[in-house]
Amino acid sequence: MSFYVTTPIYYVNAAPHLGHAYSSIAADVLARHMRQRGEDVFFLTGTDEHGEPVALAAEREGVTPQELVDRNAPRFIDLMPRLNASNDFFIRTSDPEHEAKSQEVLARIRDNGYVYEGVYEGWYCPRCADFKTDAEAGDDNLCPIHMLPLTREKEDNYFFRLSAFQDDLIRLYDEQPDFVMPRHRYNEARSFIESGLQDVSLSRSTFTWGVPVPWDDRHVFYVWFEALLNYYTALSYAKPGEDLTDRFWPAQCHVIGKDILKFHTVFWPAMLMAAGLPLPEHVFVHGFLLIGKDKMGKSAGNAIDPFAIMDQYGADALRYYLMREVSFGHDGSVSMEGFAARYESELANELGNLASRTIAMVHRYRDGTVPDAALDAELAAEIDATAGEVSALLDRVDLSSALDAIWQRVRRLNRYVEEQAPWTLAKDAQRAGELDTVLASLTEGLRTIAVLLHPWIPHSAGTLLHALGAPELEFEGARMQRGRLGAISALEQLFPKPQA
RNA sequence: CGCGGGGUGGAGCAGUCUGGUAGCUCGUCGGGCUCAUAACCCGAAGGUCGCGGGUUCGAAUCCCGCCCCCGCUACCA
Repeated sequence: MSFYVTTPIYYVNAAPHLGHAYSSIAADVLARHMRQRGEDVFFLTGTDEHGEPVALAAEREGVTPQELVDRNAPRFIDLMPRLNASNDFFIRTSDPEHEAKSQEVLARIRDNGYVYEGVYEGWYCPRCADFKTDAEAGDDNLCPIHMLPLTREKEDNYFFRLSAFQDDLIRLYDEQPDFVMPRHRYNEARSFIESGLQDVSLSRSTFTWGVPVPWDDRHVFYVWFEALLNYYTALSYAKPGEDLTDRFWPAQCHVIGKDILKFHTVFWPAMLMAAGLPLPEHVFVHGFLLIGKDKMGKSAGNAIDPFAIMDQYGADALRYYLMREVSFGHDGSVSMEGFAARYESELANELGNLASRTIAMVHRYRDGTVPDAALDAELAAEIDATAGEVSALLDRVDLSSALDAIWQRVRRLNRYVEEQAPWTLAKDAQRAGELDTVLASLTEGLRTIAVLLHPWIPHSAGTLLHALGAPELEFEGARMQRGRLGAISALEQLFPKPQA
């Protein structure tokens, strides 16, 4: 089975921040997990590079828009390996292939009768160089930003007949209740559709930084329509010499943030319907990371800097923290204090120390070789149940519950050590067999957990598996098996604590 | 105004769809252990699950009303 997962494409105007890291990490967890299960995975991310904000920023800086995006895109491209994200391709919407392919699809939408020429009329602020909604204009018709009088302006536009898809969208939501996840986002999107859809303008003629409208070169496409198509166009040229579209389209899962819900759950399926293309299976909408109670952003600054965390603690620590701290699909608060607490108590003390004590005992009591002994059946039953839970939860994109299910087993193994007290068994030669069972069960349990943790903390899981002499990541290997391990090597501290 | 979300022991959260002894982490208090990154484990205290009605043998969970907080209300990406 193929599994195609995407992140949003990130707008190049801003610098990469925690929110970008969050989306990318979540998608990467899914991609890595599905690869473990042997699925044919394609993981896409990229940058959104067109539109007026880029054009204006370039103008301010005295460079061309292309020069501006060429300068900024690498910051996002470089973010991925920093996060240890395993994307298979990085699309830039200024790629000529994307431009050509998106023109092709949009022309088909027009050929199918869903585009018409019209006039967009609205309140315009000359300072913003932008239209305002009626709500923004208010009763006094002042720009809410500049407090200047707005003028009534008209602009010739092409329109997309979004209103024609209201019934089809409702049918989609009826027939595919997990098209939008989680449920509360489904409700939100659905009620938006039910409240009535208006046609939307599809093109702009007041600036030129965009994909030209192929049937009218005075216009460029409104960015969103062309940008959404990235998920589809990328497949046609991501792999030189091979078109992956048939292999991976439609996508299984678009991971997005709640700020772009409407575009992905309403505009996007309508566009695909208009173009006669199959629809993605799921759009998963995650929440916002909050700094304290405030929305993350300019005012709050980067109170939690993903780059600083990765510099000091590594990408795994950031990945783990973000996936662990915030229930996936909801908003949640993050902070340096919270990060430090989880890093120390969970990564260092619970997991890191579990690995240390386990491996140390094998060296101390059995010269570094895991005994080929029967496994503790009760423990094995508990550990072996994890893989099924994890895959079922990840099928529902419940990243938080899946990680929690694994973490319960980390704690279970620490409890097992206390229950069995191998240091007591070691003092009694009569009980050597029991000690063999305990050590074999512990190391094999640890290996299983490491395989399961790979999507979240790929680097650390790999380090641990190598120390155990069993680097295989296959999901089928995520159950305990006698005699799998032999000689094991020493283990560096997986999660060293910072100097006090 | 409309729509969506939230209100659960000191803090942060899960559980609400598919009613059935209120759960997790942190913190506090007490105890155990010594393999380990001064790590680990056990126990205890602490909640009328926002408020008021209703349905039910039984409601955090379903229904109605109300209060408070947040977001969205469409062409900025």
